[in-house]
Amino acid sequence: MNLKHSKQRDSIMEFLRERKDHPTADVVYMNVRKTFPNISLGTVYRNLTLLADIGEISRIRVGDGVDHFDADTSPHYHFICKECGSVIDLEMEDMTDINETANKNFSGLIEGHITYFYGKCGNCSTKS
Amino acid sequence: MNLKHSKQRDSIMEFLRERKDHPTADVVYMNVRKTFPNISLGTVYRNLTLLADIGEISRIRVGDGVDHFDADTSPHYHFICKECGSVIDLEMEDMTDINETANKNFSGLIEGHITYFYGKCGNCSTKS
DNA sequence: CTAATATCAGTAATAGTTACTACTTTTGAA
DNA sequence: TTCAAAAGTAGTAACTATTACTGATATTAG
Repeated sequence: MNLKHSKQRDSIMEFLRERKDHPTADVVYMNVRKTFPNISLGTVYRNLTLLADIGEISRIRVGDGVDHFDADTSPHYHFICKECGSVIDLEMEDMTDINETANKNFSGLIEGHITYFYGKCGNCSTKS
Repeated sequence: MNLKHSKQRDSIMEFLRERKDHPTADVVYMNVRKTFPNISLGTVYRNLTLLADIGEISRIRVGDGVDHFDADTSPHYHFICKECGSVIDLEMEDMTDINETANKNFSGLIEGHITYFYGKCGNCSTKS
């Protein structure tokens, strides 16, 4: 894979790094457009996919039908608010041990797991 | 919600019950068509959504972009094979305790979690 | 039996994402 | 430095999974 430099990709990367939430492709598009007014949505998608493939960012799928992206590739868990839909980082240690637990009565090979938590976020639970 | 009886819905329910894997709407459609040759894909989707809403079946989202459906609504975890994409039930106890662990450094309210494991299934790991 | 209404088949519409195409940048070597 | 190969881009078309709409049909309570 022979990467070439691109201002658009830099801008996408930069935007993702300065956000602590986990924007969707569309949100990235809306914001990078402030710097590159005629960047294409296709370019955003292609670069997000590329960056995820080479491990620069990670793609988060929380079952809301939209992919979220995160510049923080260190292993960590996510919380999804059922009320407002926001995706929030959780501070807790990695549960690698559950892979072995799952492998006990299983004929294949378990390499990892994906876990996300759901409920009401701080904002939404104080509101109601 | 005032439900009326429908042969089509029965057939969808029956098909789901006789399958141990976790078919997608399209697979349900293909198979129910053997009994109802001109059932509509829209009907399949509408009934799967309805059945999931009233808790008769459960919708499984494993991040492959397609919804899977399961007539077994008892709480259990799933495994997804990275090779062939099949979704398999795992025999392991519920990890309700991880919700409390996650709640320790979190300001909101954690109501539950979704976990699925990935790797190579029995079939695919013996093949390679 | 019949009227109210849930459900249906068929089809159009939508959302998110990927693919295609002709043009533009980047980059490494001449 | 220049210049062409390769990677990237904007714009747009296409695709996939799903939902919404519409006029006809089936179910069921009274």
